[in-house]
Amino acid sequence: MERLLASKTATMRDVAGLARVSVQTVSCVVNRTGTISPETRERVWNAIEQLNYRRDPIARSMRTRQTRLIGLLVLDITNPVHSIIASAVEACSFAEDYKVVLYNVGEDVQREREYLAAAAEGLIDGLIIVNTTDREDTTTFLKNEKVAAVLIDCLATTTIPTVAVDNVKAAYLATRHLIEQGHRRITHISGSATNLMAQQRQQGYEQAMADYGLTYRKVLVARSQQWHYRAGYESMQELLHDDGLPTAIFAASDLMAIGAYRAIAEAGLRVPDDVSVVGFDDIEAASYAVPALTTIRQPFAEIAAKAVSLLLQLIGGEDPEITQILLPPELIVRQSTREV
Amino acid sequence: MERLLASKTATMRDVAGLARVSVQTVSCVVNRTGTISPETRERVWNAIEQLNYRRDPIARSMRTRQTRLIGLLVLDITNPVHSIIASAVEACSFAEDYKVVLYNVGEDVQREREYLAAAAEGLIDGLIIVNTTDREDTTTFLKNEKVAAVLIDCLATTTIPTVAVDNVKAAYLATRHLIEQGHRRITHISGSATNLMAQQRQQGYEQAMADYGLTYRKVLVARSQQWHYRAGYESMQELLHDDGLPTAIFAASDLMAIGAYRAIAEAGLRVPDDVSVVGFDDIEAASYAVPALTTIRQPFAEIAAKAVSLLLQLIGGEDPEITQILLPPELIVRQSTREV
DNA sequence: CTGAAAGCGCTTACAG
DNA sequence: CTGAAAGCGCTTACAG
Repeated sequence: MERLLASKTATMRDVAGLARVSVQTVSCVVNRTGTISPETRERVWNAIEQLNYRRDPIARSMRTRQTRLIGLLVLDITNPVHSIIASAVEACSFAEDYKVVLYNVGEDVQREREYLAAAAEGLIDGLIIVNTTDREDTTTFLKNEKVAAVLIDCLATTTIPTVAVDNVKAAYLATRHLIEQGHRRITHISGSATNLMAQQRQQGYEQAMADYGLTYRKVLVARSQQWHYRAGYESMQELLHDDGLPTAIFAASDLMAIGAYRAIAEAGLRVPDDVSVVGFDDIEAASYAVPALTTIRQPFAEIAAKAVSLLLQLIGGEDPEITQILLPPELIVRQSTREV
Repeated sequence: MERLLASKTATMRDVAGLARVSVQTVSCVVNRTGTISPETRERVWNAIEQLNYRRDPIARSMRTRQTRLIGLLVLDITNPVHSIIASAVEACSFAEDYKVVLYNVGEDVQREREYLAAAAEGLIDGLIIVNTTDREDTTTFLKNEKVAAVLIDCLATTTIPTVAVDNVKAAYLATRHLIEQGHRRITHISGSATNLMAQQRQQGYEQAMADYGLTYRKVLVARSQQWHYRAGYESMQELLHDDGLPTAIFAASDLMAIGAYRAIAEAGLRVPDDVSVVGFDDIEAASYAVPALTTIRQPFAEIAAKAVSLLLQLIGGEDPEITQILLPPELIVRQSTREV
């Protein structure tokens, strides 16, 4: 207690006292509002420097009723896709003088609930949700509690603004690429049974197969560790134990594609000689894999930028016109696919 | 403005009014402090539910002078090492009812400065710094501003608590493993010229070489993208253009090792047949690489747990006895190294 | 077991 | 161009 008092930092009052002005003059100087004469301003800045004064953000928030804090609720920050988005969201927020509080859900659904509740308390001005389990009650909760929120890679809902890559089209591009290379037996390794992104990617795959008159369909669904190496590895192993190995794999994430690489190598087979592989995301690992992975590029920076911009509009009380943003994917052809 | 007023949420006063008690009774009920009769408590809880009241964390912080917010200043959240640490720090903090605000520096040193200043403002109760550029002035600043801080993978300083793996020992283990397999010409690919972690790893390499009477020394230093794929890739390319290719590589990060894999493959060579490779970190990518990467395992969960625990002690005004924590590394032997 | 009062450090109308 | 006052929503002694 004594220690705390001893290390007590200067307040606006202290500055005002030293500069011989009122606190609101100090406030005006600090916030560059109002009209303060150059001499007074000078005196105030000197006092600020002398006392090493810093404006207390909590007191400020208390008064302004905004914290300039954005919540970022991600499924799993150790997933490169999410950390790239987190990095981009953080950069955009920083540019707008907002800070990011990180809510990492992990595989623990309870955590999501608690964080959602915390978000409603008012610590944050708004929330960006990335690819967490999409449940209707989440969106209902956000609506009821009136928390400004934007969804990235989540449940499509018309009540809450959403940003994502066009997953159906992306998966279509990936599958078509394989078909055009002459592949007929193409298996899809899906990221999750319940995740909407996964469902849309599967849909794109099936649509492409149908459009080209291919009746073969095989979809393996990860049982553990959504989108991760292990999911791709295990699915591929399963496939290898089957009789008829496909000539190509379309994995719903780069991580899963690389997991599949490993299972393929362990079986003594080679990519793309024995089986072609296409991934999804175009994270850095894709271009450094051997062979370099053909994949779908997601415009992460743009996704994050749109989400932040949308959220800031919401926070500002605006009603954004376009709230369902679908960004175009891009097929990146590398060395993991070949003509058959 | 009208809208905001209309959506105004309930305060303690409202609850007190409805429950016909004073605000401090509500406060006691909400915080489970003091002694409140069961009937009163019941009445208060009912009112809380009815009004959907949530305690305002800002007002609370204003009064208690603590925010229960921890700052996490990382060099680069897209680096798996950092995202793993971030994930673990977040989990530990969550368990202690602290939330994490993410400060991502990137390659922009200016960002670090601004975030450091923000940390001193009092938004956060304490700061964990992960592997940012180690400069004396940072520690001086933290000391002067009296911000509770713990360093992970940073500058060793006696003034601020530090947690890291024993890098010298770890690098020694990695190098010795190669030496014991008969390698004599072992090149080290370093993560950075200025980063202390990188320096210590280099030191461990050199020490092992010296201890075994090997005079060969070759250290390549990444010029861009600290610790990343590209750094390892470029260094390895450089090496391949040289005359005498070493028989083994010790890379200071798994990402760089995998980057080296790619350069090796592009040169038509194979791991470990033509060159053995050891990494550092044991991120998931290491075990899924082909061939699976021999590496040094860092105890990430423990590192994060110790850091959070240390920080919480600091925040609580305690003076932790042991402030320089060095955790033991573990050599994980996989398929990327072979006897020669 | 419960209430009245002060105050955390700011900002925001408003007055002069 | 500058100051006096109210108040944001809590918690913390203190009184009863």
